[in-house]
Amino acid sequence: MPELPSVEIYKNYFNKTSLNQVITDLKILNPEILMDISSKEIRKFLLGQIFINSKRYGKFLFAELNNGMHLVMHFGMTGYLDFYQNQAPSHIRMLISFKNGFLAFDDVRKFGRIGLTQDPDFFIEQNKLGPDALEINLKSFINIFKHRKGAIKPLLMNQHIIAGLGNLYVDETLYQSGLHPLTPAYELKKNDWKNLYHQMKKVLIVAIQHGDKPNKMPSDFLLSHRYPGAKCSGGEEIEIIKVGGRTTYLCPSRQVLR
DNA sequence: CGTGGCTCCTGGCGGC
DNA sequence: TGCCGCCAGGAGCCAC
Repeated sequence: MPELPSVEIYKNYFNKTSLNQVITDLKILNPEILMDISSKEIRKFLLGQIFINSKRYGKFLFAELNNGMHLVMHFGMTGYLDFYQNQAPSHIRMLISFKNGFLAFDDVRKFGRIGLTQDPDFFIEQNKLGPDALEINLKSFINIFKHRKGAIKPLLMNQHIIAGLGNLYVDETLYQSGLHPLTPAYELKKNDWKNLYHQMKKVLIVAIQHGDKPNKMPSDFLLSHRYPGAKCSGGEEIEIIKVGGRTTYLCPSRQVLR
């Protein structure tokens, strides 16, 4: 789930549940998810503070504290946030306590990461993230792919080029754009880039509006047909291939390879 | 540069 | 039922 739309939803959830309350305790249950910081240090910066704001960039969530620091969260494949009072989730890797409840960073597979930064912009730069997929404008979108070689899918998935898209939403974007995932970037004309850009934005916005739940997605979305044997809208069977090592779904008659 | 393979980690599912 | 292999929405690293 944790592609851009999920993280946007986690941000809203975080804001709704966890702002403006004193942090009374913090436990790191699995220190191996920390990025260049110790449990002790992270505790030192968070205890007694309050979260005053948060923002998302790509697949990262930055939670701002009133001492100027920002808790950095990346959700890997299976990470999510759960604010609870009684019923704790199963795989808590970090637990933040407030007077009236707990915010759990839950992550079965431990591919998620937790860090701390003074400056999200510096963090973004240091990690060489490309422009955010929801914020980028058309001109930059076309620019970032200039002189790029290789297939369009791996390029769209590369967080250093554009930040926020993952396997599911790249497939969705390419389906909506009528482009085969293996189309070489140099084959795309100005109009293709324009169309791709608008479809990407549409897909991300619609996904956020639908709570990023695959079964709630519009039926003309590939996402609601993402299983072996599923049918495309014209009735043909969905095709499953590997691109860049990732399982890729497409509708061959609509996404012809150039 | 770009690509393919491997790795981290855990759990669910299908097949035998 | 039990076990095994395969797969999963991410991403870094390495060899070619």
